[in-house]
Amino acid sequence: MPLKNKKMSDNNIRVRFAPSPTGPLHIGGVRTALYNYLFARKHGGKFILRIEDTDQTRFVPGAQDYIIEAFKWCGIEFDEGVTKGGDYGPYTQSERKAIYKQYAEQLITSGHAYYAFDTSEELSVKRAAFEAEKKTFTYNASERLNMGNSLSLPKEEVDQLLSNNTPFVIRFKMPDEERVVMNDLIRGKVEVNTKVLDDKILFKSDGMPTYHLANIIDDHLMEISHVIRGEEWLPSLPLHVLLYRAFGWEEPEFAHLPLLLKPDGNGKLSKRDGDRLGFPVFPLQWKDPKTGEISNGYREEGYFPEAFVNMLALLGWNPGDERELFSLEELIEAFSIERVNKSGAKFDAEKAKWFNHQYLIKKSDKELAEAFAPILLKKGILADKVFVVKIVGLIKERATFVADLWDQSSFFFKRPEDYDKKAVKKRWKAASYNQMTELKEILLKTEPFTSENTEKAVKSWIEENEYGMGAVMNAFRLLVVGALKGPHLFDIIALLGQEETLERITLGLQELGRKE
RNA sequence: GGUCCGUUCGUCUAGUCAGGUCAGGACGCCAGGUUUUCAUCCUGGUAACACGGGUUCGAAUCCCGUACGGACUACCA
Repeated sequence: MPLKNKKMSDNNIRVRFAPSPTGPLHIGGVRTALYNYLFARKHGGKFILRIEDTDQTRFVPGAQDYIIEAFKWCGIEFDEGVTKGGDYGPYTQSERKAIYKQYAEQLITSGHAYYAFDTSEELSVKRAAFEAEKKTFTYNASERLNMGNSLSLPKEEVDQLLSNNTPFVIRFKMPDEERVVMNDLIRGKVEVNTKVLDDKILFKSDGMPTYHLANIIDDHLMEISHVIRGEEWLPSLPLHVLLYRAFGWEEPEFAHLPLLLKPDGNGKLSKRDGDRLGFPVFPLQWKDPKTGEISNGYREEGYFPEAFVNMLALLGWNPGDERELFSLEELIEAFSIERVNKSGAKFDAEKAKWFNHQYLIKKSDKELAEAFAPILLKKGILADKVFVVKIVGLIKERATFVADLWDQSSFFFKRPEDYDKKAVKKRWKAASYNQMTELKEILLKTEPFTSENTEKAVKSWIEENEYGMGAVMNAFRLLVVGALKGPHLFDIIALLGQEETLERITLGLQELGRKE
């Protein structure tokens, strides 16, 4: 088992989710956060939210609030972080700016990093030149001496450049040829030779650190024990490990999560896939502040947060037995990082709906009726609460979303405005008019007007007269519902009441008339 | 191109670490049943170890190779 590190056994489990506020959080990000959260809770540790906004050019207003609101909706709680506080703050990297500079300089002093003065333009010219010769330019031991930096330039010139306030970056001095052996909790041993790695920029000319530097420093300072993040970070792992070693810091455990893939074809799930295939890619609706473009969210689509979280948790992880329905508490109990899959998972919108259906039918009739109330109100329907609760109980098995409740129950609230044409053709026969007229008399005499009583009375009347059960019941349903659908008919009329049922039959008789 | 990661039914996956039941479950799909209708529900069915070598009495499982897929390859995270 890879999880034998002492950090697993003590109470110092600290994990973080560190998004950058560049837009809405997509469901892959939510899942990463969820796994971090489950891991922290499982081990009695802390879960931290840190905002990585070192790229000032990509800042999007509202993104941070969106992220926080999304987690609130999901029921994922942070112990420390932005808006929450804690002993390791500040939790926004732009507010930690001063911290990074000194560590970058420390690396220069220790010989693990150096100043570089190459401009972006010079760099792209260099890359283009290499490419023209079918070679790959790598800014590392092989080429760094041919570039403009404090390793290649005379000391006096470097000092001159620095005192002139010439823009510079700080680069990591990647060891020439060294095997770096790393461990990943999900994938096991990963090995790479530093000769294929480059001297990554740690500190940008705008005075901000890059992700690589900031994340190492913050994880160390915040005493993060386990870094659980997306697989897209795996190629950067050697750099990060080397950085810990350069600082002389103990490195955390790492776990790189498999990607969420698009449902059709291959590749990482993206915003576009949602638009294209018609399912949300984001937890909450998002309106782009620049373009005004709206992206759909699970919340707005009608998903229950419990269903959403459950569905997400099972995408890349499973408990090892055949359970599929988990509350957040049960997920915490069952979760283990070793049971996270290695390979990417294609998102399945159909299964997502199935999860929501499961949660919907599990909810009490009362709770569903309350969720249904605003929809009824919007339709201009004022209905008795008890009445709605009973209706919901009859139809909830047929619904995936709360909004479906209306399609399944509108006939309870409104008399048929028209009668399904196909149904009329199939079920409104020559005998129907007289039979329904007789039926009215039977129902008029049935007291009390319960489902059981009416069913008994109607069925024995049918038998006595040797009418066909199917013929009578379908015509009856047609008059009451307006179509051949819906739950047990006697349950429907019991809820509708005697008066309303008789009225609907009368109106239906008028409307459909005698055939022939 | 280079580096790294991955590969079991259409999809999510169990089984792989400690080789040995007709490769199990769920979603979807199909069929049958129940029913006054539709939906649900119940029962059954469909369908997979990427390929090629090797090790072994025996390989989905261990080893090597190939193919395919993905991620990364910015003064973005």
